[in-house]
Amino acid sequence: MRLAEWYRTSARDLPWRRPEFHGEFGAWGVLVSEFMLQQTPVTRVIPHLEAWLARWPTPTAMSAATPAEVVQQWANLGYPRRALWLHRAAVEVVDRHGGIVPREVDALLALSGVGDYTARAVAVFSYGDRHPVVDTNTRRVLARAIEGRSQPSPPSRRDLPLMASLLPASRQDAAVVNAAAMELGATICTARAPRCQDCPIAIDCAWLDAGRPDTGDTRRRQAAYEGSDRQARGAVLRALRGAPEAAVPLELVLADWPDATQRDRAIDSLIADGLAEARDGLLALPG
DNA sequence: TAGCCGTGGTA
DNA sequence: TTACCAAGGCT
Repeated sequence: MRLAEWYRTSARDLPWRRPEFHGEFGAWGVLVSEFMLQQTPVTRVIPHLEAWLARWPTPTAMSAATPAEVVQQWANLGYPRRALWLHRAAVEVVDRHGGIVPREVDALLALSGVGDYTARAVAVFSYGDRHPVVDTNTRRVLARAIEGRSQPSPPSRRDLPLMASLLPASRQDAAVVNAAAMELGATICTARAPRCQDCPIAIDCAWLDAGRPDTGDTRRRQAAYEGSDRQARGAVLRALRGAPEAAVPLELVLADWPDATQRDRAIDSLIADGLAEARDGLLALPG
């Protein structure tokens, strides 16, 4: 099919698509990359991924690290609880699977921080099995090409069966179609300015055929970041990461933050999440 | 289940 | 400048 052919000639050369990456890090490398790629752009992930795998090349190596070390190494990738979940998942892989990232979707889904997308991405892109992999790019491609909508609906239980119905029979071809749908959404069928003139499936696209109508947008909007608790939490963690011994006297944490109530709420919630801990009058990354 | 959770690039 | 957007998942 045209989509698969396009992928084979036009896909970006990304680290986790290289055979030597799979040879060196196996499913662990794919799992780490997928954690980092959750809501974080490819270009920001690549250098962090390489540093992470150089330090912790296996689940067993990762499982021996402390939470403070993983949060520090996560640096400014954002959503730092992903670092804790990845660490927890590594421990679970060691405890439950002998240090080998499992192949079965159900076993993958049982790991911390692994949901429908990440579980199937590992099973398909590392182990080569046949499952539908649906991310935000794929949902947008399907919404346009099949439903004729300008933007996808929020994630739905129907997404997986729909993608499954489009996969070719062979495992290898199915994996390529999964990857190609994501790649098309990431590079051609983008959210803002889709390049339909370069699209390999333009002739089959319901949305293009209808004249690219604006069908409205039912996606959930992201809450404002400026002035949010998220911003305060981010500022606290940045201060801890940058401090000697990753610890700051409690009364000096965000001492000049404009909203003291919000600052204290941020500190308390970070402690509750296991991303910080208070000891001896200090706030520190979790030991 | 709808809200919440970081960070930085882009238009 | 403000708002959108980015290989999601948890509660």
